[in-house]
Amino acid sequence: MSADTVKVSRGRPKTLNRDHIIDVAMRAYWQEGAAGVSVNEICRKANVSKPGLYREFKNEDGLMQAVLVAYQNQMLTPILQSLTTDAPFRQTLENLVSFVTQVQDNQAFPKGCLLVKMHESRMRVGAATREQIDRSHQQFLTAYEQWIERAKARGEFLADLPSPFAASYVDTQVSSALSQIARGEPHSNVKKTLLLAFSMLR
Amino acid sequence: MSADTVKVSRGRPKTLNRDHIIDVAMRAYWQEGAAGVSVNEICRKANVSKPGLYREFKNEDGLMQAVLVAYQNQMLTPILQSLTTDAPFRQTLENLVSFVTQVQDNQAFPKGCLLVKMHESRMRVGAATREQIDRSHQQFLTAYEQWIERAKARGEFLADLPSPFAASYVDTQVSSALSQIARGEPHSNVKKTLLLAFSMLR
DNA sequence: TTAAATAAATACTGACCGGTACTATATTTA
DNA sequence: TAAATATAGTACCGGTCAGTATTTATTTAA
Repeated sequence: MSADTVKVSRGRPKTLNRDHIIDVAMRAYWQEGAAGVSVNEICRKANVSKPGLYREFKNEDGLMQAVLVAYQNQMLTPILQSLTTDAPFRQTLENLVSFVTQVQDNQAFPKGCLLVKMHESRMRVGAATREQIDRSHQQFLTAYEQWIERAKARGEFLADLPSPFAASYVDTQVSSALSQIARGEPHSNVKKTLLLAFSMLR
Repeated sequence: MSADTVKVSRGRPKTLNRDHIIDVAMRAYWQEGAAGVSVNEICRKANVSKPGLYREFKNEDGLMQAVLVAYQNQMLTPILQSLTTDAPFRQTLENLVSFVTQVQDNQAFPKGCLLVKMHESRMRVGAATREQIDRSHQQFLTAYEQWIERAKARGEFLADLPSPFAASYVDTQVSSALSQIARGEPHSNVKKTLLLAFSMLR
């Protein structure tokens, strides 16, 4: 297998740091919203020339998509996995609530969720980015639904709701909470709101 | 009284139609989001010169604020008033849900709510606009709270929730629903979500 | 040593942005 | 009729945008 192409490439060696650019762009989009950040700004912040960035990502849409894929891998996959455990339903639900309302205490990350912000501005991004948004969103809906299905099978979810609708409801509430947090509302209030909105799910 | 200043103004008579500009701008902001519409576009759509618009509204911030004031008067005041009736709590609540999920069937208006959209992009508008957003939002919180207080006094609201928090919860759910509608989600789904979120308020 | 290949960055394009200097036009008052 | 006053709109300002043509630098292969 050619798993290791042992660096027999011709031409001038690449010095552009793709991961660094993605990291810089992710923080900028996450903080300011995708629509509020220009390619020029990202080039300045990442200390990379504009043609360099365009060579690597093709265009702004390609950069946004790459950022979203990285965000999915770095930030979302762990949450999706936490929905596949067989812990009691209410415990996983409380973990979800705590996660949503506590992640932002970590000053290392911007407030809120990049995916939620991008989903809100779905109509103002390029096609590739929009498709990536929809893929990531669909993964959450599916994960919520399977999680609820398993809880029903264990008799821990008695509310008379179709699983797809219950999943959509959870998604709506979590997204709304993450929007509030991004807007700077107090965590305690957001948490109380989420707990009330989930109070009938048992 | 000088209620009719009988047009004794000097200088060239004004032909600029302030209300028309506000109307055009309102539809544009409402449809595309305030951040997605330029002053240039509004001038073109309203068929007004740019210096004319700037003379009337001072700057972009002034135009947005004027639009929001007009939106409040035309679209929001009726809803606020419907919260001051002494109809049964659940009936007013159902009216609210129906209003949120049906207004957009009217093809005469863009989907969703201009105030909700502007509140979401609160950090990307000028100071005057932001203050107007906050004023309008506060009016809703106060109206919800007094509505709930009156329902409690009549024994129609038994849930053990402080009125300010219950008001905030209603506001959050209504705003979330209007965001979903603006994004094009099916009304039936949004309505079911709202009804479930409000199911414990009685 | 030279040609081919690859990547680097400077400096540009045309479009659009928010905002305004300036001048032309229409009215009232003296 | 002339001055004063107020509004109209053209044509511009400096700046930023997404994207690229072009040239220079660095490597491998012949």
